[in-house]
Amino acid sequence: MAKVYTIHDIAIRLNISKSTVSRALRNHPDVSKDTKAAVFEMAEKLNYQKNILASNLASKSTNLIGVVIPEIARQHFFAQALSGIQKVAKEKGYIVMVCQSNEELQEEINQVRALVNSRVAGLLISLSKETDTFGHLQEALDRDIPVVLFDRGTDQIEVSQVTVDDYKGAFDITNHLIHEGYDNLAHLSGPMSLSISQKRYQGFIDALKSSGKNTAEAIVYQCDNLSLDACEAVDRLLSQKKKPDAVFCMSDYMAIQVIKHLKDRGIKIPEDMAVAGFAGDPITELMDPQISTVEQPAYDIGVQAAKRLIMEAESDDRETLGFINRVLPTAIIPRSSTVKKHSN
Amino acid sequence: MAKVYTIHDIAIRLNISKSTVSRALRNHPDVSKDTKAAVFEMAEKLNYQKNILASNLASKSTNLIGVVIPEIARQHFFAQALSGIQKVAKEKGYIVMVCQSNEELQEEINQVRALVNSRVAGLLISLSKETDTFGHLQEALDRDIPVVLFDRGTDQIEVSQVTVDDYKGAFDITNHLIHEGYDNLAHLSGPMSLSISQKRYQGFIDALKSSGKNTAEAIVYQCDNLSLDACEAVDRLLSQKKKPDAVFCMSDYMAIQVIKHLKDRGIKIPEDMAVAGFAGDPITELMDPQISTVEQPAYDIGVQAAKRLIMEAESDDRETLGFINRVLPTAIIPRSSTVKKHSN
DNA sequence: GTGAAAGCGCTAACAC
DNA sequence: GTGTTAGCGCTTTCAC
Repeated sequence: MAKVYTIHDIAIRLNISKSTVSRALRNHPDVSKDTKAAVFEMAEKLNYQKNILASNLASKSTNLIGVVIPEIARQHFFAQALSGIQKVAKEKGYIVMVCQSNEELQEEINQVRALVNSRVAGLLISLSKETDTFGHLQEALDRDIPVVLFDRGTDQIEVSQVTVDDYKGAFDITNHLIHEGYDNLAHLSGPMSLSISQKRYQGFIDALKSSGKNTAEAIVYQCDNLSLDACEAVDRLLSQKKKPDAVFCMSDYMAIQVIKHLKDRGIKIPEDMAVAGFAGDPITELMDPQISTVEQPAYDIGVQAAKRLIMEAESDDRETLGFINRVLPTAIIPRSSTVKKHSN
Repeated sequence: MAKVYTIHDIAIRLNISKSTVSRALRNHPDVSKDTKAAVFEMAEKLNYQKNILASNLASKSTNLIGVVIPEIARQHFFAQALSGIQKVAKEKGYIVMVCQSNEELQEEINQVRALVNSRVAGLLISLSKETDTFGHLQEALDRDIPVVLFDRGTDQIEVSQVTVDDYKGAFDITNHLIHEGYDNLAHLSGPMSLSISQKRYQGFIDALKSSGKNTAEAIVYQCDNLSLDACEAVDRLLSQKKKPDAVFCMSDYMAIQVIKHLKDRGIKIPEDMAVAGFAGDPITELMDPQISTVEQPAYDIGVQAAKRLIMEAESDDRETLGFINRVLPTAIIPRSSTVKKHSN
């Protein structure tokens, strides 16, 4: 096994003290140029690698960022956001630890605790659909570990948040459906525990209202399981006395499944029923028909959340730094799942 | 900020020594029942959380597992494998750090170095498509950090590997195409730097041979960029003098794109051209037509790789433990993208 | 600019 | 069983 060198080894060889080596390595201003040069050279020569554990223990701070997301699979959004987070983290010298809550509160709590225990410098979290209590986040905050929520936030706890304009996205896509001439709209919502479900629902409702539609008649079916209730939902839509002619799904994945089940039943899209999703997953463009969706700046959410987190983590006066609540814009992408041929 | 208690605090309050507290907390056999009980109670009361940094530094070992994968997004396979890894890690008390190489060797090297520097207990790696040098893995091994390769392996370096039977999967799906009556088969391969590309290619070729086909005529087009060359590939397939009637794509994502482009050109699937993928991504079942694919035990790969890694990490005689080369089975899933209606 | 010394919070001999 | 003593490899006062 290869010998692992320490600052001590460098110090001995250079006949200087450990502290000077330590300072030189960190580019501390009051180490002479020559000393630094010598230290770096020797470090290179020995292939010295700083022991981050020791460094962190001594400095009582780490270069770790903990990320907790509901799930990596199935949701391109999180993968994208993660890329943004990792880009920023890398730039600023942080390492990212990613955990999945699997949409379970208990898992989220466990992961946050484990991360806090690993003395992460900060926490980036997208809440699970079960999360309705925030003690675990408070624990982190009490330990002086900043928390930034991204995409799925809450107003139940005061932390910085970076989300997208779910409300406007839903409002706009619903409006798009109305303007395309669809008359009897349905919405497949997500669990109402999620802020994003609420906002998308509200956007849908308000768009109906603003067009003078009777919202009482609007068909809304709540899919608590974000990926598995589509079949049942389709059955319900089709069994309505006044069948909807368009359905806005709260996620792309839901839309994909809905389309499959509709097609299986011989229903033409968008002629018999239009279907729209939400998220801007690239797969929507590859489907047949291509699916109208609401694009989110996923990568950018990650970037901004990470930047903010690191700012808070490195600030020595978090009090006056305060919290931010950044809401990034969404944009609708109308495609053939909602736009009838020859209709334009 | 909430006070963070240490074993020292517990020791003082209980009037015993730090070491006893440390031992009790780790459930060391030779601490009396009563002492343990008292320690646990006090730990609970103070909401004591072990400082993992200090623990790891002192014990010269960590509870961290580093994972490096090409990309999380776009490939359900990795997300699934990751879940398997995380399940095992959790059971055994490890924390998982996930990094993406973005299919770039340099990034892979950087991530491995960073992970080694964080003193991970072991490394789980799925090689990037650029990886043709293995010094970074050797560095880890030299530091006594075990490495287990999963899915994308190599025979260039001696480490344990958990892969799937890519060869047989490709062989079987090609055979399936032949038995369905397709006569002129094409293969869209991945970059030949990847072991999986090679094996899938070889399986394809050998299946042709075993059916007495002329492999010299077989159309093989190599897509180095795993997700972007599909359009070009389709053009090339269609411009062949003897147009292929079936194409086996080395990945599901490739198949999805190929299907889209074929449809855009008015080609019927599978009547005019059959298309098969590889990976068993759940999305293949939701597409229209449903895509024939080769299922991989993604979750299980993660589980087995993680189990083996932890075994190696915890072994005190790695020499005699040796290496394993586990190859998990694949299974073809014939669907309508290759099975003509009324043909059965 | 550099060094000495103390200590981060824990583990691990070794003694009793 | 339990305590004592040394560290793990680094950072950080505080002198000089």
